[in-house]
Amino acid sequence: MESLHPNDCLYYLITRVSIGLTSLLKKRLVESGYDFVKPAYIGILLWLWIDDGMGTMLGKFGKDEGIKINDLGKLAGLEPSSMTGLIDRMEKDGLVIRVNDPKDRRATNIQLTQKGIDVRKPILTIMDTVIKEIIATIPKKQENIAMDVLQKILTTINTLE
Amino acid sequence: MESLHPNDCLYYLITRVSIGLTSLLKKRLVESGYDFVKPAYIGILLWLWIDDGMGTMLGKFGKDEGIKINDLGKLAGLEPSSMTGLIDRMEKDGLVIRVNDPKDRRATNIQLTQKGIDVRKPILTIMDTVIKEIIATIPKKQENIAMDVLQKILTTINTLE
DNA sequence: TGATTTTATTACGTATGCGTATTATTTGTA
DNA sequence: TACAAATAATACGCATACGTAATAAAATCA
Repeated sequence: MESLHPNDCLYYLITRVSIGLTSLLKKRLVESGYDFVKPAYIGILLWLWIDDGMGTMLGKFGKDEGIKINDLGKLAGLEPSSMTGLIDRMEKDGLVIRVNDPKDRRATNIQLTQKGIDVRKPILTIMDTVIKEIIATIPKKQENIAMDVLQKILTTINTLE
Repeated sequence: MESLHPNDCLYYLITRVSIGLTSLLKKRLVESGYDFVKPAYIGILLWLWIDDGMGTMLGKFGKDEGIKINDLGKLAGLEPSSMTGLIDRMEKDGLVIRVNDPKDRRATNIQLTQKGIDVRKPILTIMDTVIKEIIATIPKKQENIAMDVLQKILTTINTLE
């Protein structure tokens, strides 16, 4: 602990990779003409795009359905106060809509718009490209271990907080 | 690529771990009475604290010495425009000072204050504690592989951008 | 040496996340 | 049923990072 080089510090590595990766992703989104999809949206969209195996996405429901903002925040690991502005921006960019919950007048449900559904494939393609760019030199086995470690850390953090 | 669960997405994992880890670190800093050290400061301080092996830190110099803001930003992986506000806040919190460069009147050199030097040990201890909290269940070998992967990714990103 | 380019920093607006306080409802309890 | 407690969402200010434009000074070049 006498000497701690930044690159030997897990916290430093995680934050710098997060910053750099977000920056790279934004660049690729702009280049592809999808800059109305901000990087932060993707952490939400990935959840809304999840398929129930019957062809229905979590974010796509019939009239008066959807998922509550706070529940979506819990899934995505964001505080309610962070969700408000994020959903504001996603709504302004036409990817989701707020729908009043008929059973609970406090609640607002979030649904994907058609646009929010349509961008799924191109965005996943861009994500895939970006990931491949940055792990090109990394053996698959090590990549899997790293993913596993990150998943465990995430679980631990959610337990601690 | 048909179905991509967030937890299987490297970008998602990295950003969530970064957010959660920063949040946890902030909490521990507050609890320890070091909340004047914001998480973002640490990515800068780690560099300024680096010892040259002769007892002199990178951020500690005689009168009219120091490290240029932009050079520090390059080390820490931040854009110049990000550095201004960050150094503003660190200076306001008494950890660093700006000193005019006598050789280049465009430049401002950054130096650690005594306070910035003194917080080194306690902050490194807090960092150590936080890291141990979140990797408690992870075998050392896997942790090392994960660190290695993150370092490689960081290098690759810096090459791409 | 004068003009152009590069470099160092800052200013300002945008994106993103959080904590705390506030407002509406709903729930739970006496 | 009336009142307290919990829940859903938002508002607001702070922290953090970026891109672009502006400013000043140094470096380069013709």
